[in-house]
Amino acid sequence: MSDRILVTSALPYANGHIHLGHLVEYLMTDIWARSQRASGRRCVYVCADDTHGTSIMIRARQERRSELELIAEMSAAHQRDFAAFHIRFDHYGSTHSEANRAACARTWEALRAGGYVRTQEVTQLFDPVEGVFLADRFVQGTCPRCGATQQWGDSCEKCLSTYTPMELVDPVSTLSGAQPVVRSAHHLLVEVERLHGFLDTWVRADGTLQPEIANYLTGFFLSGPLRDWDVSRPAPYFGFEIPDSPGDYWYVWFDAPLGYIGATAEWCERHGESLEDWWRSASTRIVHVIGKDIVYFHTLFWPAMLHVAGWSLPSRVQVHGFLTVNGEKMSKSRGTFVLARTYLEAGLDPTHLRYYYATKLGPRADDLDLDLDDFVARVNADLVGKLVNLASRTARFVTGQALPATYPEDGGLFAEGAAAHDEIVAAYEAFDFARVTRLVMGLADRANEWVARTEPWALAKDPARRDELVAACAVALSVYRQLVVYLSPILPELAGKTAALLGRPIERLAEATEPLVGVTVAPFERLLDRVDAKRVAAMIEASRASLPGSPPPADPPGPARETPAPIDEPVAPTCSIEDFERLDLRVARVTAAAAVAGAKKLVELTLDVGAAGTRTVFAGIKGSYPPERLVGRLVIVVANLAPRAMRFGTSEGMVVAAGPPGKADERQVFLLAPDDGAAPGLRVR
RNA sequence: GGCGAGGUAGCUCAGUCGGUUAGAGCACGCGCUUCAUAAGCGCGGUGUCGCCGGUUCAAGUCCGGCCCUCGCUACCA
Repeated sequence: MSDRILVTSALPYANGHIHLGHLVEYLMTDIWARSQRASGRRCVYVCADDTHGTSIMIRARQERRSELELIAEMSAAHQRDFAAFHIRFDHYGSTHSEANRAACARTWEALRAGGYVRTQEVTQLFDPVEGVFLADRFVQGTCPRCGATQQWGDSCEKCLSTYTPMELVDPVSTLSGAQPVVRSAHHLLVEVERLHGFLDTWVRADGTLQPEIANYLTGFFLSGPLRDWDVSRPAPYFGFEIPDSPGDYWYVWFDAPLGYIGATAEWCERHGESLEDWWRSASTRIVHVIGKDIVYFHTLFWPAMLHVAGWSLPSRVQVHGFLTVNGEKMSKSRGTFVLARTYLEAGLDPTHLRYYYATKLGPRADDLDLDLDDFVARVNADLVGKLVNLASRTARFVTGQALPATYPEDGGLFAEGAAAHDEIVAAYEAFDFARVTRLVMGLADRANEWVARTEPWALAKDPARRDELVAACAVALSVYRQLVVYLSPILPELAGKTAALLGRPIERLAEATEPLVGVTVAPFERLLDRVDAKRVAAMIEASRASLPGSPPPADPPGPARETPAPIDEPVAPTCSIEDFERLDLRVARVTAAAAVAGAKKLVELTLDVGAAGTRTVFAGIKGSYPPERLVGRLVIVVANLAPRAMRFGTSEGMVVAAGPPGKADERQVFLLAPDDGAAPGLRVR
């Protein structure tokens, strides 16, 4: 076993506030770190704000203040939210720190020295108004393949084709609305492929990655050559200038993971430790906790960089899934996109969320569902009905009393709990917190049964049986404390209150094997409140209310569909009437419609376009419009769209529909139709 | 299409190395209790363990095939 453990969570981006989805990761890491410490290991938990990149720069400009002011404010907000959920970092830094700059420089020198860096001219779109190069996600335009408008710079959400932003028709900068120009600049790239062999081995190392993650990497990225990684961005860019390449800045994903090292360096500085011991020593285990969205940054580029620069490699990268709420992706329109602060402001207890997440967190990267009804029922039943109840139903009988100096006979109850110690420690180590809570609640059930059989309240009525009463309470309170000790990494606040009630601190999981003797019981105070379902409802309402308002449209007829979230979609740049007339839109009648076998969303339509003949058109609308409902209705079709060969056949046009931009939920598509009286073949003008 | 994960009671899930009659919690019903935050205890019912086949003395568990759900990824207007 290593002398030291360093554990990290991914660095939250300084462009947004912490929400319940973020908290999965930080709570998971905090619980693990606390459990390691409670097992007697030295474990340091560091994190930091991720502060660089174009988004921060642009946002600061829009808010007419400096980036430094913006990131300072966000860092304070993040740390306040984390602290409120009892997430305790040993150090919380920032990627915009001198320590991180030094870590970047040191790593960069090693990459240079190893000959891994090459220069290449990269042609990109450039926003002449803002004066910045535009990443794919800052450009919108018309898809060069299918003509869909307002598509992002890298791929079309409609036809799912991929391309470069330069290929977009009528591109627009989403930053300024200006038309971008093509401009080239030199970039610095890291030749990751040269480390392919190393990565193959590292990814497969036992215990480093969850098997399904290793398998995914091996089969997906490592099955072919790795592309060179572009790690520089030309000025202006909010970040660190590359020392040996003036005017170039490290890409945010280069310096962000190095923030782990930078933050550790700051912690070392403050505590008289040596960074070499923590990041260049085999006696430190490094554990990263991340979400499944950033797996490849942490399992390909990151180990490659560390390897070249002689830093320690993570001994474990623990990947978790995403949070869903009531079984669905978090949604602003449903009010399930809940900020950490909103949860707190609704008067809900962070302890409850910590417990609920723990009951759902296992060692695998599965998504975790916050079912709000289940949340209320589970927390109230487990924490209040079972656990805290053990104390509240007995402590009052012995207020101010000293418990016996020797532990009374309990029929093996305490010993049974003590026997679970090793299993519980192992479950914590494996990030299997669901197992921890299951085991502990099983023990709590048995303890409540014991109390019911022993009937301390009956003993209390007979002064002659005073000793028996005290003994019974000593058992119940010992077992109560035992279970709280086991849960203390998950429920630190309850552990603290329990320590005060029973006059003994809770620090180690091993204390669960020692019964409570000789202590004086303090006056009972409420240890935990129940979850109030009304507050949960208020939280959802508040989350919904914080949206830019817009009354939801009435549900159109048809299958169950979703009211689209109000989307702030910018209006496309001005076009002339001539531009418009290039599009030949015609009324058409659907004469046949069939779902396309093998496609998720496609419906194959046969259209009568009057004099323009009959067309076969594929439309991705199955989620909103089952084929049988389409036959006979009128639609609008782009009649002069270039035919498009698809796997399922050739599409001779496109049916026009309204819908949100981006990754459209297929239930959010609305076909356009002419009023009654229009005939197939009529042109729209 | 590829990869991954799943399908066990109304709901959420556990189920070790194949081994007795398949379990827990929630919910529900009845009874008890009234110490406790409308808490607790006892009793009770439902299961084609997704489907089909195979291995075996024995399959929820192992093997093969299939169906369905979810996630990631690709193709596709």
